[in-house]
Amino acid sequence: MIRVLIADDQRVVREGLTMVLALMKGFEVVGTAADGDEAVTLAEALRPDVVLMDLRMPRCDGIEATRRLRSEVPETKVVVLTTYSDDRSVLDAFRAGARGYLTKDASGAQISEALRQVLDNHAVVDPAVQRHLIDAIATEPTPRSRFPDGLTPREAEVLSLMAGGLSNAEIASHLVVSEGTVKSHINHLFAKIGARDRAQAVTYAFRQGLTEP
Amino acid sequence: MIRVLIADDQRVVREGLTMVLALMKGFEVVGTAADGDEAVTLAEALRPDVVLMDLRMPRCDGIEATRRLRSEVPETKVVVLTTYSDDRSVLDAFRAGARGYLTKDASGAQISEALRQVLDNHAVVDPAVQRHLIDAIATEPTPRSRFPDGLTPREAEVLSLMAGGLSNAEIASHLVVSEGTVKSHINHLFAKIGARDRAQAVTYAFRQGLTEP
DNA sequence: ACGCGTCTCCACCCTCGGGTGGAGACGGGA
DNA sequence: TCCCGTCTCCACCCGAGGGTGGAGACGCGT
Repeated sequence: MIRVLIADDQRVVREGLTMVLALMKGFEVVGTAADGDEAVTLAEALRPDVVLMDLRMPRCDGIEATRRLRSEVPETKVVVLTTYSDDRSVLDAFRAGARGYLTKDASGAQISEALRQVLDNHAVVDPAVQRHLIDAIATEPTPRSRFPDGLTPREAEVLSLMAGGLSNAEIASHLVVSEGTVKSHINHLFAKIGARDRAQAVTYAFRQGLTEP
Repeated sequence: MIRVLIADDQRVVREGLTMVLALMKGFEVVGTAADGDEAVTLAEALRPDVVLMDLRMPRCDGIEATRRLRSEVPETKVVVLTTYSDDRSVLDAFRAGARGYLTKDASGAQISEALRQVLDNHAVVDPAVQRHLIDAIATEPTPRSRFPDGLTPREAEVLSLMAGGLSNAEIASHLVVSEGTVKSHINHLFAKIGARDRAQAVTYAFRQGLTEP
């Protein structure tokens, strides 16, 4: 028996889904929530196998609720079931920890099949949103590589410390060299990367992926 | 007639795929390539509708080839067909611009169906790799949201210009206010975000996602 | 042996950035 | 009505940061 929690702000949807799942063998709707907060609270109490989560909800949206569920009730899986399927939503949902993404065009059979798949540790993406997902991935910035331009390892090191918010004096003591040396490295690397001051250098460091957010 | 280019370093795979597609109605294999370089060169000459791309190839791997195809021959779509389905490969492939990802367990029917789907502007993900894709998305760092702490819109604006590498004077003229005002905003926002100097502030801006890499 | 690049250090200069402590104007909420 | 937050501006101070022009030591490749 698969224990399901339904989170959706519209009553008709909650009741409709409850009906649909009642018809399917092997499902039990253990609770319904009308907003994200309630979804999290109920999930903590009821420990369902899976939460069918709408995205657009008052108080705390589905993305946020999913994120919180990930940390509060990690055993419970989340399947998003929503009307919207724009690029951002899809990506955000999976980033937040959802394991499935369905639209409200899905049939009862598709939903129940998706739930089974997810509990079987698969991921489920509605074919209709597949494309959005791939688009979103393709257009997102690719994390950068190695260290670029003519930067020497030492200079890159100084740069990354600088991006960490250290002053010249702090960098110096961190590297156990004089502050003069640090300034020297800094002037060299400024020239190489075309920076005028540390702010620009830090920006460069992030864009090049030398520093992890 | 769908015109296909096959890129794989193993001869048996190239010939096997050619056979399989020959059996399917509506496909024509217009060429085969044994490495990424050749794939790009042939695609430029033959302008196929789609490239079936292996990932592991000598000289220039499938990811790199896909990336180059995106910019050189944008009309040609890329479908990855490979043995490996680890998290990174999948994500990298889509980032590079692939529209489909199949494993070599796929049947001829599945492959041909996938090609049709992709040419119909859908994205195709082999169910077996679906999970890797979602995992990879979930474990990647999430770009941050709105603007946080007690930052006023104006302060956030100043911060983001600062992160863009502008000096106080430049920020001032950009916002059409005096430099003193900019300093004032800056001092306020430093206090709010706990920064000591602009380097730390820029770092903060990136980590909070106020500035796009 | 020689040259090259990197890392280290020094001294000097001066600007820009950061800190302090104000103050006036506007708008919205209590 | 008054208060509070935001945005604007000012004056003054000072030190860290950025720019210049060196120089010596080490390691590496030719």
